[in-house]
Amino acid sequence: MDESNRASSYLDEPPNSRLFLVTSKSITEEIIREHFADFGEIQDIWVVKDKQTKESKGVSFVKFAKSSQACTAMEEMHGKCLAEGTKPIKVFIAQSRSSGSHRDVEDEELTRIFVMIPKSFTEDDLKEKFKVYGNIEYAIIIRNKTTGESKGLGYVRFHKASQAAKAIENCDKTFRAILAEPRTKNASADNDYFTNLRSEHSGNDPGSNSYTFAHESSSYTAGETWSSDIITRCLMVSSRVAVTQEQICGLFDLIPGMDFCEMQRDQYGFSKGHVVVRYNNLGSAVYAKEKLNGFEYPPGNRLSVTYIDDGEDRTSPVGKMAMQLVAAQMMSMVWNGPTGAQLMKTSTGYTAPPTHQKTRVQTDVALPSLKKLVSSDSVVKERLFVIFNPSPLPVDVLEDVFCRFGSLMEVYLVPGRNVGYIKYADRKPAHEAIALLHGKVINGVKMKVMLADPPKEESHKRQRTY
DNA sequence: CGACGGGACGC
DNA sequence: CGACGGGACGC
Repeated sequence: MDESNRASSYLDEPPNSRLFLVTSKSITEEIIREHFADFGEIQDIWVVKDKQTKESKGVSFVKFAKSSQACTAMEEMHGKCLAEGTKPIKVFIAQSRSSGSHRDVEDEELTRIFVMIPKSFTEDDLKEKFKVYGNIEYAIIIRNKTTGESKGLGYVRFHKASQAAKAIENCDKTFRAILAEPRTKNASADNDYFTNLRSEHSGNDPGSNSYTFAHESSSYTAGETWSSDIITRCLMVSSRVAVTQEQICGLFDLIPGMDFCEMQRDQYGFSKGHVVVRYNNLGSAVYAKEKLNGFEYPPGNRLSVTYIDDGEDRTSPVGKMAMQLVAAQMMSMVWNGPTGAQLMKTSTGYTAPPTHQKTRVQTDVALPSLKKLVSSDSVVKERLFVIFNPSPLPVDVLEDVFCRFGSLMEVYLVPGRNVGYIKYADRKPAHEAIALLHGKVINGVKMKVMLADPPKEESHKRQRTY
């Protein structure tokens, strides 16, 4: 035995790599080794014996090199007989020696992992990443309840402890996968969109980008409101996952005055839904944009809503503020009136007048076609530093723009500043993005695009995506 | 001018 | 019911 083996057999390292066995007193270390050797590297077997009589107390510990080995052995060997005429054994993950507890470790504590993920991840993205380790019972993303924005954290529940252990051991380090602490109590998920919608529309949420439709003038001073060049009655709704026309129309028809709602076929062959919605008045469109841009529908899927230049209803920059204030006050009255039942009216069967294809990105730059984002477990090969003037573009718009050179990994905006970072898994797309986008204007926001300096060194932080 | 995030689940 | 030993790195 070399030094590392000896050292690790003294500690409960890695966590959950040691088994606690309850056996007949006749079961010896040799018998245990025979039956458990195939599950992995056994670092130690200890049969607990009476100090005086040297007789086994029917309790043993088996230390494996890895938690996944211990978990697999537990799953396979629990209830088996190791010798003729002996009782079936019980196998548990041993409590760590420092814990002092002798309570059985439940599967509940071993099958759910906690991960850090890109904010753009949906539940399906999460499942895709982790399904290679085993059957996933569910995957959920932690989101801001009001804005629907992902917090970049998620849970994945597997069916078996060995699957969770393998995921933790083998998944990309950037996920920072660890076992999740058990929930304090039983939680029941609330996936009522309308509940969320109502809270979205009534709450004052200082932490979100939602527009506060209050009476005071401070509500329209945020810069982001003005990042778009134009305000029109016509909106482009973009969804990262497939949605039906009926879903989007039902949602946007909650706001009065809808002219029509038409699903656009994505010209790039992606299944990102693009839906054009037009209202018969600017106020409704302003309200819909402010309230539904970033709204999570279905849960995990943030909708993007931008104005489309339909050739009419252009307003001067000077007029925007007044327009939005008027719209805000008008819509505030509308929304303070109806009851929940009235809000829940559904709409179907929209006739769709011909509308020319538009995108949510307004720019004179000739952008390449949309490309897929690469998975977060890729290695960052190049990173861009982007400065926005006067205010940052939304992350979804930035993804739309910066993905078009290929191998985009993540967009990160520095909170409270007009700068952000764009991570690519290849150098070439990053350099092409600089060449095409530096100094250009997107949705009225001028960007400086350059290579980022290397991040600050933090010796204790390792294996970040950057 | 303009620089580096982030770990917990509606009872 | 069924929970914690033995032995000792190497500047």
